[in-house]
Amino acid sequence: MPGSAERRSVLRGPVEDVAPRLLGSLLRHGSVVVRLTEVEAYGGADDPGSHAYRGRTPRNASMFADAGRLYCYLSYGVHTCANLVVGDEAHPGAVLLRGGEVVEGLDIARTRRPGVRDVDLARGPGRLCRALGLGLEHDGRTVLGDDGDPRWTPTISPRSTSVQLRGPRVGLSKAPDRAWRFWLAAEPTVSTYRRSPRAAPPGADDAPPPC
DNA sequence: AACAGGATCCTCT
DNA sequence: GAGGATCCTGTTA
Repeated sequence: MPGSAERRSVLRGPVEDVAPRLLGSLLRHGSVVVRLTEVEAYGGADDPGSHAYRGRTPRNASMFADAGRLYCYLSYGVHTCANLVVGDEAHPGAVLLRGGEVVEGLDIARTRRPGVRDVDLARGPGRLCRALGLGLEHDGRTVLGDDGDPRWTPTISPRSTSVQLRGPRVGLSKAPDRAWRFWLAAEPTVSTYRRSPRAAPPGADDAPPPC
């Protein structure tokens, strides 16, 4: 059973290196446990797609906290999305939890999302929070407590079947081509890719304008 | 005080 | 695959 210091050390380093390490790891809240199958990396001043790009604000303050805390925010005024804060004080960064498989507490997760197929319970960042029962009240909370809740457990031993893939992040108009989304191949709990309607189409820079 | 822009989700075709 | 709901947030005036 790894202690909090060992688990924190897994979260140290460049966010794009840490993010794929989270694939297959477990996040528990109460009696519901999700195995992460899809994540996205978000950096600091060097990442135009990140909430931390323009520095600290009341909303994103948790992104500048120690590794091992949650950054929860409200998306479209409605949906809570959760990140695991990584890196260190000098290098803000966070990993958005985009999708996962409910491996414990299925009965409770189904209650929270009635009429939904099991594979869809935590497929998508807002849905994942809903299934786990995470809200804004969890913003800034640590997941490293030995008996804490919520609690994150790193991947113990990667399986050969867990092939990792990467590609552009979902729904961003800024930095739409940075391949900082990571997911496990052949997992039905990975959400579908959607490019932002506002993002410039690929190759727009060197293509002539349409008539 | 007003505005533009969402790290989404759901419901249709 | 397309479009609308919905309301918070940061920025600008």
